[in-house]
Amino acid sequence: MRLVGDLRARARIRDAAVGRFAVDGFGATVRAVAADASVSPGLVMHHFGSKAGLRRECDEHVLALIREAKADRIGQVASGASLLETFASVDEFAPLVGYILRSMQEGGAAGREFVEHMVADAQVYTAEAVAAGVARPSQDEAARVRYLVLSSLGALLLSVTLDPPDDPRDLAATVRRFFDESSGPMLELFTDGFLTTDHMLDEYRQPRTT
Amino acid sequence: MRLVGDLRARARIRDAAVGRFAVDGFGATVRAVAADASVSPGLVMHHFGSKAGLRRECDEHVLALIREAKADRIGQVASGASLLETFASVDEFAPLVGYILRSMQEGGAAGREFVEHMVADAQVYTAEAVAAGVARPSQDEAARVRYLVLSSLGALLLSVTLDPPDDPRDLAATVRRFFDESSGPMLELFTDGFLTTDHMLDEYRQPRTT
DNA sequence: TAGGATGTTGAACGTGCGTTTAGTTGGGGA
DNA sequence: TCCCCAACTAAACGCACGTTCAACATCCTA
Repeated sequence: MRLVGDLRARARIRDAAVGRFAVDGFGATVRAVAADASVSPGLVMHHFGSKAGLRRECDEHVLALIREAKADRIGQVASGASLLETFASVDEFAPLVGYILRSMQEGGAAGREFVEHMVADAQVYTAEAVAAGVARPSQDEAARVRYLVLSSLGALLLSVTLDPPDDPRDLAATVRRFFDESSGPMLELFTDGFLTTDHMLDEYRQPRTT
Repeated sequence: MRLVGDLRARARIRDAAVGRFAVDGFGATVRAVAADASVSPGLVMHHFGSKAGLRRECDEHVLALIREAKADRIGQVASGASLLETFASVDEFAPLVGYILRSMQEGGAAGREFVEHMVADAQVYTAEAVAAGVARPSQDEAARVRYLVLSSLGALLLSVTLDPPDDPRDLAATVRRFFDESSGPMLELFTDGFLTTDHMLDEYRQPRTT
């Protein structure tokens, strides 16, 4: 009995799960996922063995799609966070962004891997920017890149967590609002810094030994 | 039947709950809290009405303690994040920090209120720093402060979430490690910025109207 | 065209949860 | 001294969850 909109149930369940997990978090019920996919809970177990198995497959699928999409627009964006902004505005990718944010929020493997990829990418972009004379060199390039990625993604995550969209499917609007509010301060900080003197940095670099 | 270490059960349950919630998140069981307080689950309901009631009281209690502790060392720290570092190192306050981090992570009321307090405080400190000529003025002070607080706390939260301590009670070590890794890049960024030119900031401020 | 593999369901099982309830204890005021 | 009220417990209730199971439908192959 093949319905009109029928794609293989396995993939349909997986996609439904990605959306559900993105909206409700990983506490979402197997029953809810099954209902979203118009399928019985038993079938979910049949295809994925367990809820953990379903989640493992969602992780892999989301990461694969993101890797693929990143490859498409390679070099187009330098900041991990602004990549997310671009993604979140595209309806097709919005669930992926939601899923990744959830995974960061709850400490999942997908979130960890995503952050590590971001750090690795940013490392490359930053090195290029420094070589081109656009970015200042750092005393510790690795630590700087890591901090920049962590603070960008962390600020976004915290903002979305503390002030979630009314309709969880409209994540894009919330992400966009965050960037509207943050781009100005971020560019200011990146261009001019925050402090007027080197005192604090000097003090940190050579703590007095009196 | 009053035991040696007996303080009134109500307070003991509340303190146990703060610790449990900090370590396990708000999914922690009423039964677990009751066990930690050496008390029956029924008594928890007797005193707090429901799990939600218990959590509400924990929120209030934690926020009250933090307000009190902040008042003690007023003006001593300028950054919200470094306040957390100081707190996390003091054994007495470690559970509070864990609780607040959990509340930020899961989007609770306590986390939201804590962040708002931090923003309000930072607003004052930043204004003072600008007046003293230590910090640069900003085109939008409110947005800048908000971004700085959000990124500091967000980076810490993300770091702790993705790489949690083996023993969840040793949160202090994880927080300290984060600051060890981040202080350098942060001071660099705050002192010199990241970019070498004003181009991007100018472009942002007056988008081309061709 | 027979028959087994595969996709799918509805009902049930067991577990752990928040909560309720009935009952016990013990101390302080009348 | 009596009694009442607050503190407290053990047991159970009801529910939602992940998971299992027996049965049925559908397709592919021999």
